[in-house]
Amino acid sequence: MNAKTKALFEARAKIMKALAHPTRLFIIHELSRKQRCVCELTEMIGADTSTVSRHLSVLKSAGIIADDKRGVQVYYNLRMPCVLNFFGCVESVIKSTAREQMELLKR
Amino acid sequence: MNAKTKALFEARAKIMKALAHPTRLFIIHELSRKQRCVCELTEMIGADTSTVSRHLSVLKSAGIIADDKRGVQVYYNLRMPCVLNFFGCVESVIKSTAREQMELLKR
DNA sequence: TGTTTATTTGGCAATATCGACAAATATCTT
DNA sequence: AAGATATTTGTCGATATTGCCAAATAAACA
Repeated sequence: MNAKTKALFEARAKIMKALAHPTRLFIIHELSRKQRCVCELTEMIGADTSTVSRHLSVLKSAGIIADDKRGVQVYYNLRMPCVLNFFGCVESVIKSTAREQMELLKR
Repeated sequence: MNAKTKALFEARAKIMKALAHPTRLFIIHELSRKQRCVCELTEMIGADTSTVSRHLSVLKSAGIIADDKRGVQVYYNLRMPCVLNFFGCVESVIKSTAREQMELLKR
């Protein structure tokens, strides 16, 4: 595997890593409905504000969301709605795995 | 956020985590072309066999790939080709971020 | 049966991620 | 300027991930 190929997959992995956390997936889901400020998301998630802010910064630096400062508040919005298309596939993986587990139990 | 919602996003995150590593993304890419045995993938990746085997086991337990034992060798194949559809979106995130960086440099 | 080859698994050190607290920063208000 | 509110950042302990080596397992074959 040459350096260029390696760089490509590393760049992709960086985005995937940003998506690989339940809280961040929730944030994406919520931002797909409407933009939200940190305090609103913190309220919904029920973690420390600093924790939520860190998750937002991970998503932002991956280029998935963008921020919009309004006075004291910072509103975040989904910059790459195409990520949502993926969840159908993820869901099918989950379902298929679950179905398989069931089959194994039947015996 | 209730327990059910939380479980949904945790299940999704588990799949995303499996996809969040450059070597595993390479494996998926390679398996999308044709099925491969561990030794072939090891050769291409240039890591220890045990390392490659571990990556394969992560992908398998997430339900993304499946194995097919043939004598001493184990061939792996892509069970969820829909994951490939996502990379177009990932690519657009990468490009868009890169473009933005360029704009910043122009000033 | 003993040997060879392919793969998996146990264990360990290095590194990365996570979540919370405290402190810093920024904006608005008085 | 001082206070209040929203957010970010520094730090740290806990936990998870990664990659390699060595050892275990499994199948094919002499």
